[in-house]
Amino acid sequence: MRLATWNVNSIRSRADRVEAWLQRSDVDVLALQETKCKAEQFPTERFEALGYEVAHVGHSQWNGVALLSRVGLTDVEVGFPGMPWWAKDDAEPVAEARAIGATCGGVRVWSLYVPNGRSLTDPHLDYKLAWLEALRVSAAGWLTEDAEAQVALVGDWNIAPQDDDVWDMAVFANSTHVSPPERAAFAAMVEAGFADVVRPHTPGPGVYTYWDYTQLRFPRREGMRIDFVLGSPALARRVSDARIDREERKGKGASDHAPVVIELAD
DNA sequence: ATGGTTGCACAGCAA
Repeated sequence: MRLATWNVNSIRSRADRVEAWLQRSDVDVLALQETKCKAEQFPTERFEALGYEVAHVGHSQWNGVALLSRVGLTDVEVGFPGMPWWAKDDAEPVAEARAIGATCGGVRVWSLYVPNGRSLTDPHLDYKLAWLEALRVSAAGWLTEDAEAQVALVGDWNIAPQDDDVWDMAVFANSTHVSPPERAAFAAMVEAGFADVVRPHTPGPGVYTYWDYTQLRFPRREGMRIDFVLGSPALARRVSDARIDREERKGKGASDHAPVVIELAD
C-alpha cells in the first residue's frame, strides 16, 4: 500500500495538479491539508471518478483537512478526542478543521494540520502546544488499547524538529517551528511510540517538504522539513520506502508544500 | 524590478 500526505494550499486552486499527481503517483491513500474550502466546495466527484472515496472537513477559507482512499474509508472521525478549540478574544470557541481520521486498508490514518504558532508571543503558540499535547494523550491511548494498532499520524506539523530541517538556523533565531517547546511536543509524540518513518529514507541535511513562495526560497533550496508521517510501531515496521516529491513543488501553480509518500509492505 | 508570493471573504489577513 502507498500512502501520502500533502498540504495543498487550497484544493480548488490545486485540483488539476492533485488529480494529475494522483494518476502519476498511484497512491492508495492521500491525506490533504489546507483545503481552504467548505464542505460543498470540495471537488469530491472528481476524486470519486478516479476511484477514491472522500472524507473532508472544512468550515471556511482557512484550514480544512481531507482523506482520499481507494482501499476503503470507514469510521470517519472529525477531530480527535480532546482536541482543543480555538477561542478568539471573547468569541465563542470553535473546533477548527485540523484533524480527520478514518480506517483505510487496515490503517487508522489521521490527516493533521497542526496550528501555526505565528510568533513566540502569540496566543496561537499556546493553542498549538495544547493541541499537540492533546493529540499525544489521545494517540498514546490508542496504543495502550492496542499495542499492535496500525496508526499513521500524517500532515503538516508546523515543526522543524532538527536544526538540519531548516536551511539556516540563524534566520529562525526568534521564530516558531524550531522553538524548544515545539520540538519537545514533537519529541513527546515520538516518545509515545510514533516514529518519523520518512527521515530514515530521506536523510538530510538540505531535505525539505516546504519552501516559502517568497524570496525565491525554492530555487535557492531554502526550505523547511515540517511535513511528517509518524507511524505506530506496527505501522513503522511495514514501511519499506519513503520519498518527498520535490518535483511537485516546481512550476506554475505549485503548492508551497511537496507531497510526502511512504510504501507499506503487505 | 527600491520589490520580491500565493490564496481566500477582494481586503487585509494568513501562511
